[in-house]
Amino acid sequence: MAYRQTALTRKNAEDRRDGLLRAARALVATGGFKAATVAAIADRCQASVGSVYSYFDGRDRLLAEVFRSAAGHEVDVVRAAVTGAGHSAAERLGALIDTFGARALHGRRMAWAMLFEPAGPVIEAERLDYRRSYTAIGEQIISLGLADRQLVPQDPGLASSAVMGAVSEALVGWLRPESPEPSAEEQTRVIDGIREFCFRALGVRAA
Amino acid sequence: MAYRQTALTRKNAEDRRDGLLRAARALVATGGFKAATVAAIADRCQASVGSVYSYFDGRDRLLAEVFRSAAGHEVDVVRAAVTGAGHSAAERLGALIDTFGARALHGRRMAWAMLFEPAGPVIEAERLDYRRSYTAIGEQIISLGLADRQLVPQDPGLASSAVMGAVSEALVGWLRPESPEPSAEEQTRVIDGIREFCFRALGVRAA
DNA sequence: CTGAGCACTGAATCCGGATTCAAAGCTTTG
DNA sequence: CAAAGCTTTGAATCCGGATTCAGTGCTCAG
Repeated sequence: MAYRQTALTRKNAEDRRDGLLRAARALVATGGFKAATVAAIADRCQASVGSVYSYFDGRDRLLAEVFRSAAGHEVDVVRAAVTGAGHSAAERLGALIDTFGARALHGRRMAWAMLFEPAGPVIEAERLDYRRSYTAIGEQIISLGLADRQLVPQDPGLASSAVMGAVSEALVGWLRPESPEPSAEEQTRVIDGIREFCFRALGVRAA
Repeated sequence: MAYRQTALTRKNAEDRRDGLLRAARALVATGGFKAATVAAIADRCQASVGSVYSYFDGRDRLLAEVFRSAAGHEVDVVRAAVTGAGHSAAERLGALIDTFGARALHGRRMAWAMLFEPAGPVIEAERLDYRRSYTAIGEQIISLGLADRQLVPQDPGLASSAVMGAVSEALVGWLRPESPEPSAEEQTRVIDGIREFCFRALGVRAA
């Protein structure tokens, strides 16, 4: 079952690699990086521990790839939401916060893993990039908003970091694995609250 | 040199325990929790690895104690600053942010370890408490400020978390071990920026 | 002076994974 | 059908610390 003609072998190899990535991703989404041991990943594909190493340069690389692709996707979605959200700084920042917040609250465990779970240096480096992507989006929105005085004068870099921090910290209580799933009302209350907090902080004119 | 009369033995034991705590603390302040291995801690006291275990229930407990005492002290200092800072919400919040920020930027490595360094579950639990202490202080200030309309209506718990997040995230860039020491001007610029951000967010009336 | 009682010592051991690699399974080619 | 060339396998090995504990040193009461 595992071996086809050589013509198909390449495809097969890609499938297998992909399967490992998906397995790892599923494990992370379920139990965080901690749960994605090489053995667990292999198991989930009916593969052997050793074979993992013929597709990846070790666990860290594999998980980094999982992180990267998940992060890339998240950032893309948020960026799309921002782009499709009208031209005022308020609309764009609102889209950023709402989209980010709502998605985090839906894939709670995954979001927690990506944003907060203690992990080794390799993941930590990916995480830094990931957070920076959001900060960069925010910074751009703020800079533009500053240009035509939609916002109160301020350092856009600092403000964007602070926004990201405010959003993360307000969410983390709900994302922690041991905390209970928030009800729909709670979710909107939190996100609305954060949005308003950030709008005030940035001095968004008009509502 | 290590053994006195029994009358003094108790004191001696306390000294030794204390020495280990101090050694651990120094190591954390220098290289983070990661650097505070049992061997390193013991070394620094001319003690043996084994002896550590006659004073503590294992590394985690020892480090948790280090964390707790450092955290307790930090929180005390901040609380004192807040208390001694006049009665307006603005003054108090300003004191909270300034004190916390300035202290973090001075003991950068220690602050980073306590606020951000990835670590095991025991430290993580302590950290949660630590952060909550600050959030509680902030929440109290905000609640009071809300009562006599010094602040815009908002959920004080959420707002306080968001403030803590904004402050942390704005600082973390400067706290990371690999980032360079910020100049005095940079320090005040960051802290001033954060304070203003938070004041706006909370809707502090008057400046 | 002696041995009972503590505290100290650090080499040996344990632990939880990650990583390796010789052996074994398929497939294709000649 | 046999050999060559791949992938796969998973038990053995490695790794970085934490933890243990039999042996040793010191003090003091008797």
